[in-house]
Amino acid sequence: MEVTEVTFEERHHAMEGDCRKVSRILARVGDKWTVLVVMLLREGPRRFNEIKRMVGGISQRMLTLTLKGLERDGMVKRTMFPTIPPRVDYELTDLGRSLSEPVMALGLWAKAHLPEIEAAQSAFDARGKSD
Amino acid sequence: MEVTEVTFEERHHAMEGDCRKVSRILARVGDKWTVLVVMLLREGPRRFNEIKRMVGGISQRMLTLTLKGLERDGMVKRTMFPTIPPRVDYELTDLGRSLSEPVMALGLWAKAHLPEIEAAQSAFDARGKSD
DNA sequence: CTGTATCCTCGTTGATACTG
DNA sequence: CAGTATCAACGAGGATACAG
Repeated sequence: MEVTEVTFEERHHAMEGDCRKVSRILARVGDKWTVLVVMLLREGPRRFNEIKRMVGGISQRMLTLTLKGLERDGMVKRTMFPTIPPRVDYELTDLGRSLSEPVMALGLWAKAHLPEIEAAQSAFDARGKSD
Repeated sequence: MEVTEVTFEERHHAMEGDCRKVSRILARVGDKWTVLVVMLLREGPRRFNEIKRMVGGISQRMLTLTLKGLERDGMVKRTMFPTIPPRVDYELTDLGRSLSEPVMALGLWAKAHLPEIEAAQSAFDARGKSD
């Protein structure tokens, strides 16, 4: 063949389909509550209001949506006990636990580099003011 | 209160300060364009419109905001050449390259588990319809 | 207790036009 | 080329009330 060199554009184009999908997953990881809930559930199964209290600041609506999203993605298993009053347990699936590993790694990175980042932000903001 | 046992709530409360900050960083990772730009810049320095073309679908405004955010966080270094027409290069800093590692890991996880996730979604959606 | 339904607000995004 | 400014549209998220 003529051109054996693979350019970035070509490789990027080849990955584009996956990239979009991967981006969607990353978006879920980045949303306001999902990670907090997943990290919480690493400790073990929890009930709805238990999670709500532990997260703190999340509305009923948002917790419902977050959990439903996680359940749909196969990250969380929902178990309902038809008692009065009703009781629902949420727990991580194997997939969810598996996800929590790289997420944890990212979290640890963020925590470790927090000082660097905040320093960079301060420097940037200070530079902006003096200009 | 009387109880001396250290509950999850208390441990969680102790970490809350960091958690919020870490969440903010995770949110940046999860936003629509940041990851794509960072992954692109792993290849080397790029110019503004070069990035714009390669990402594809991003507006001028959003690219500006994304790059400025990354610069503020110390992930990206901006170099301006005062030529006519002006030329600006963006490249990852060591911090940015460092970030790209756990992000890459997460991306690979997402890619590897895409089938599982999509299967879970289909199953969930199908179950919803039949009810 | 565990949700669902509704409304409303605010921030994010995108399109467009303009500047150095 | 590399942005900034402005405006319009949209969606995420919270508050509240209600249901099973």
